[in-house]
Amino acid sequence: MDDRLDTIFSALSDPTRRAILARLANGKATVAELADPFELSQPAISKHLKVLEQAGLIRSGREANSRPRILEPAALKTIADWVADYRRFWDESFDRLDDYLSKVQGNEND
Amino acid sequence: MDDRLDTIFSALSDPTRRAILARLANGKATVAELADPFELSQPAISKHLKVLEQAGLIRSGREANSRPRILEPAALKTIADWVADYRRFWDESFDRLDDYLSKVQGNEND
DNA sequence: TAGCTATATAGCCAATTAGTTATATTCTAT
DNA sequence: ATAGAATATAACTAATTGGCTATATAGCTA
Repeated sequence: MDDRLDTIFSALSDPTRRAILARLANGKATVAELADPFELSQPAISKHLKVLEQAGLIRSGREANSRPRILEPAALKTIADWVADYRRFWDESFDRLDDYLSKVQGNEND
Repeated sequence: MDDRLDTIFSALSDPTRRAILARLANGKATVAELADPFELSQPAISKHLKVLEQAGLIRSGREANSRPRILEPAALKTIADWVADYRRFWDESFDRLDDYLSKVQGNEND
């Protein structure tokens, strides 16, 4: 699991890659579409996509001639879960609120 | 802000540095204390601490002969806020729940 | 089959990183 | 003032990274 965190955090440490994720939050996109906003070569974008895919942040599809990418949320949740362990340090009401929510959420999901 | 995210994510991509943060979650610690669990040289630890400090994840104190480090939660919150934008992708009930919580939390804080 | 489009891979280079050992700095205590 | 303890900095090295250009691969279309 430590390895997975390494890879995910590392993938997220690049602004180009985060921008690609943000784009994919609007739905799947081809490599060409993802490359368009940047002044980088196509191979550079392909490399970034490979890094994102190896981190499990995106997946590749197959559609006619192109290989559209889609967001893979699980890896992002891994990060969210990791950072949530520190939430009490910035959110003083965390403990009270967290207890409360676990009950509330149970009801909500019925 | 993009720069800050780069630096924070990059700092978090190393398991030694995450372990140091986990240790600091239990309270302040000296460099020697932080170095103790690892088979790394003291300068290596000092380097990791510098990376964490430049990312704003920790701060250095001053106490007699030593320079104890403490956790700095704001940088972690920055990450939590960033990843929260993607929460709807893994948590289907996010929208409903989020609306609900904003009311609940308001009451809680009274 | 030939050519076009979309994407991936290879090979190269410069910058960055994570580690090392050796040394410097800064307090504390004698 | 001197010695020791805690930590930082310097100088070096090997590995990794992010970019490039050139080229290969795969599918579509004529």
